[in-house]
Amino acid sequence: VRRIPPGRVATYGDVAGMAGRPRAWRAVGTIMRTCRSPSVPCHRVVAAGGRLGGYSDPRRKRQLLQDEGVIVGLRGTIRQFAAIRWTIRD
DNA sequence: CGTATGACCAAGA
DNA sequence: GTCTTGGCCATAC
Repeated sequence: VRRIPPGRVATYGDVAGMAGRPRAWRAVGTIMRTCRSPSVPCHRVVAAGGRLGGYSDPRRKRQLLQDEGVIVGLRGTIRQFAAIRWTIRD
């Protein structure tokens, strides 16, 4: 997750896949919930289909993303999702 | 150890 | 569009 550049996002499924466990997306959510380390930009991990997904404080998640230039619609839809989605291949 | 619970996902109804 | 279902797997208890 730390590899995700600012202004880019990855889905829970993407993270699981990059970790070599394609079916562990649900566990990724568990890990993100547990992880409080500021060095891990867990706000860049979003739900599949370009939706915002959960966070300890959803408003803060939206704020952090917006500060990096990621535009989030009112219903939690991420604009230009396909374009800013990040994977290992970049 | 067994069971429950999600910051999930995709498909159906 | 909404709600439900079955599957998943690391934590929490």
